[in-house]
Amino acid sequence: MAEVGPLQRYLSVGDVARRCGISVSAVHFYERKGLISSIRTDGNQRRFHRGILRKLAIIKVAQKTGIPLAEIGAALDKLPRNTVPTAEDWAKLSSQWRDDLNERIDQLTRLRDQLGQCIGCGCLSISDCPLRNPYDELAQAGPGARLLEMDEPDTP
Amino acid sequence: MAEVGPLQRYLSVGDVARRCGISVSAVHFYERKGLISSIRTDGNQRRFHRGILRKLAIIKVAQKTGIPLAEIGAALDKLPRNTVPTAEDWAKLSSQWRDDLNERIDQLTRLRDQLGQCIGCGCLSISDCPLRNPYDELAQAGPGARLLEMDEPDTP
DNA sequence: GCTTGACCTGAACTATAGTTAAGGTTTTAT
DNA sequence: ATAAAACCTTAACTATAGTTCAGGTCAAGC
Repeated sequence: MAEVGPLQRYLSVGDVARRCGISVSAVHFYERKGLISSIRTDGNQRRFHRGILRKLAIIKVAQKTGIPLAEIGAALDKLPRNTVPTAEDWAKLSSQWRDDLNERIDQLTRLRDQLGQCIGCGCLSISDCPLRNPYDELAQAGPGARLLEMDEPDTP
Repeated sequence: MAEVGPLQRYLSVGDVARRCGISVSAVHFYERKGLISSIRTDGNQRRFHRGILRKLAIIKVAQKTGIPLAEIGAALDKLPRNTVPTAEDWAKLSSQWRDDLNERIDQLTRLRDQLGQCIGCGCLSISDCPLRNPYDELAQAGPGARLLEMDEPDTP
């Protein structure tokens, strides 16, 4: 434990790790990537402001939704003050991430529905099967009709 | 193009790549990982049976659903015959994968709902917040009640 | 005052899914 | 017959998210 002041005002890297349920090496890693920051003691050991716990909580939730660390870092950097995220900050970030999640859920749902329809079909034609010509690349239909060779089809 | 027989019976790695919409290096990679296989010409060049196209189609669809290559390979290995997957094989695999997808969609949906509820809250307490005590680890509630220190909460 | 646990740095390593480069061989087309 | 395009292998490199190790320092308890 790091007892720098009369109260435990600062946390050592081990404290942070323990209380966030992550490893010390992960805390180091996040700092190296610029997502969090610390001050140092005279002996060069990291000390974290207690606000770090909230910040790490937010980082972990964002990771659960599938957002890469770089993006999480960018979002945190865009916060007005660069101190502890406030409730407002959290509201902003989390509603953004909820929207992202919704989009990914929709995408997966479309994929699932498509898959459901294709289970009985099995054509998997690169030009005809919606599973292979995905929605997001649906724009250009590709040139020319294709023969359907039943024995050795042009596309599997 | 590889014209080994009177008809184009075998495909070169370039043919395969072009017709599947993947890169040559990816085809090599899949072969190295044991997901696909080829025979060789006298000059040591790969030749693929046309069935490879169907197999690769299946691999690509599986990847879209988020299944790692190793698992895809294992699923393909478990197919009764180890030749070209039949329509039946496809039906089996794809309905398995659809179920997997459904599960992941459900998970993400629960997460999204939780996130929606936590947007206005912002407690993010490691012991109290459902976002941090996730469903899949919900079993052990953890010991002890916690003080609510509003200024510097025990957990952010 | 000394031992033990916690901490420091930097480098290397893990896994996943490939890509890129280098140097050499084979096929294909003219 | 020759030049270009395609192919071969091995090794190293990319990105993401960390973990592990080695060698050394710091801090806390007894």
